[in-house]
Amino acid sequence: MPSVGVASGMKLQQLRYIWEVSRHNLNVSATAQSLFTSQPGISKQIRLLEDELGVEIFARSGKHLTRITPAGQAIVDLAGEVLRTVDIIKQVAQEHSNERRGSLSIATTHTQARYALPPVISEFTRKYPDVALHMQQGTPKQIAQMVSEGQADFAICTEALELFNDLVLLPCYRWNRCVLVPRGHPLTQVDELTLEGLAEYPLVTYVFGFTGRSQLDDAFRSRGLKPNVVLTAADADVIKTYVRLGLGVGIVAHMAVDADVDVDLVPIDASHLFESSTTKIAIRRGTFMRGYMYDFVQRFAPHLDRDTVDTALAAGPRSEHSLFGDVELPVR
Amino acid sequence: MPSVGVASGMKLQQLRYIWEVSRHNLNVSATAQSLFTSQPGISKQIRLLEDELGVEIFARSGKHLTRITPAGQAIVDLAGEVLRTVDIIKQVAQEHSNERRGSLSIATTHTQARYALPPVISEFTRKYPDVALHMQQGTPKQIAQMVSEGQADFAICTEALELFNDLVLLPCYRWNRCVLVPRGHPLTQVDELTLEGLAEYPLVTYVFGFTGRSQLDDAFRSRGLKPNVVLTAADADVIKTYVRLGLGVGIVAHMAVDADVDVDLVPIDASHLFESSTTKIAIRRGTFMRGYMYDFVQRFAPHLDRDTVDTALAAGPRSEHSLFGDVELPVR
DNA sequence: CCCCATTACGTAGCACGTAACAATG
DNA sequence: CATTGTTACGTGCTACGTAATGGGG
Repeated sequence: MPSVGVASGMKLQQLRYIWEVSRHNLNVSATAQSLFTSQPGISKQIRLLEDELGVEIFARSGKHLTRITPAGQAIVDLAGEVLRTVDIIKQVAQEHSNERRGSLSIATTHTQARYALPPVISEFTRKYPDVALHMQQGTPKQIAQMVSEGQADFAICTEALELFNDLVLLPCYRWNRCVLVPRGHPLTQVDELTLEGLAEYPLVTYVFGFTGRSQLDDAFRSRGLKPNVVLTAADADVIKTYVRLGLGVGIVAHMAVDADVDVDLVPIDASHLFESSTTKIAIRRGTFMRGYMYDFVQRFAPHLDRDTVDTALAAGPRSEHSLFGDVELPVR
Repeated sequence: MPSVGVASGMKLQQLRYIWEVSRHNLNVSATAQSLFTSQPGISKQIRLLEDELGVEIFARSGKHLTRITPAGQAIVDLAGEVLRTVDIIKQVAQEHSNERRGSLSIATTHTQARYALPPVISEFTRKYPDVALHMQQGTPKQIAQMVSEGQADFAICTEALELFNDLVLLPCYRWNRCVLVPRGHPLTQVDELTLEGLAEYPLVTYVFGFTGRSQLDDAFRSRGLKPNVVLTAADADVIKTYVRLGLGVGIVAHMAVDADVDVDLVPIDASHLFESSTTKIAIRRGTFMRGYMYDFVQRFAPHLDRDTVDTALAAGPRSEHSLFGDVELPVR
């Protein structure tokens, strides 16, 4: 019998404890530290919960937690769901008490943080001085996982977001690549840049998994070319540094070129050589969107108005193509 | 910033309190009684929760709770979600600790309880002696609402289930109607029963909203006939009683005729006169299905095996037609 | 032998109940 | 004036922290 109305000794803390312990590789001591509480306290509460439920959540060998039982796994997952919902309650409350106060956590890559986000962030913080803005940098996979686990609100990048199917993907803009060489380099004399021409020089570009690197490899491979990549970096600033040193020809995102600063380098458009990439914002399905979050998204990608975002968040997994298939994305 | 990891003073009790108070028409005293606790305790906990969240959940005029604030409504809904998830945790735990112990609450109508369910219930309780079986009788609307609100696991009936879109509908069997007259009645001499012939007699049948009454009305109306319904009842037993008294001709579900008991009545098949009706089991989306629940469903409707039920539960709203459109339902 | 989980125990905080109070219809 | 929510206050329970204990790798 469903019995939502009957009292229960279960505590939210207990659910939090098992959830955190499972996140900390079943290490209760580490969990206690991270929660600023005592280790026996957690141990005891877990015991009490297991007693009440009549099921072992963690399997113990002697004095160590060795693994999560099947029942435990299901329970931990449900506990996570409870905690997320509790979190949403807090968000909803804050939105209604003060819609301009709160926090926003963005996980993103160097490229976005350095070249795409600054103007948006700048406007945003001016409009919402009471929203605490957190930015975390990482690899595409890392930041996608952060959002998937609820450690950040938005993931903003180009790759790896498809790997997590609890994320909703909002396409923001397309961008192309650009070859970067020192002044006087032979490529500055060429009439039309070709992949074959490029392949003759040592190249400096992004590490695999970053900033559309895969499209780059695809282009060369489809022409049967083996590019001579002598150095890979995670961000354009490092790439530029080595291009300046004459180590090779740089291939970077168009937006990473700053005409004011990079006066000693010559950018050569390479849009026709490589597939364009699409930068997206990823949000965990089920996230409660604060008003300022909608605002942020639209400042970053004007076509993503509130209704569009809501529709995407409400839709099932793997439907972004049908939702955005006919949208003309801005190109940067 | 999402912060599932940060401690919170919020208590499950507080969520339960606001949820129950909203269910009890904002009457805190009544809520306290139903929860076997004190009224000031609830009052205080609600206050504490509102303080912590920084939002009024209930609007007060003087010393009365008058309505739920918009924020409050959202929070109460989320609280309900939390409580349901907590409930699922308990169910999962019990399933893993003892898969043959638990409870099953069925809400149904007289017709099902009296004629369709007994053999299933009988087998079921023999196989699962440690499952506490609860049966609640009500109108189709009432029982649908019970399941929708989580007060029962299954709703079993023919009508009104479509009104709640958080319910998953599992078609179980189709059934037809039957005319019931006392021995010697003129209709027993008729070669072929027609709607026109029926319309000449006073009729005794189900109340509107019960047991496929609407199909019955539709049939007459589509032929431009105005049946003379002299008495309506919620169940076949009452109908039979008045047929015996000579008050009129009964129209009941086929399965409601018991050849052993109703020896003084003559059943005349009326399958060709009325659209057949379909009896369904309704389950709230998101319910955790215990093993014995699957078993019960399949005993009632053999074509509903575990996989079929899981698929239906996982599918989105309003997809039952696509799921079951090609299934040949048994006819009773 | 270090690390880690459990047991034992004392304490501070808090949830809950009783009783008195205030406001509403 | 009856009903209902809030304030005041006392108490029993319990969650948590400190310290001691015991297994494992």
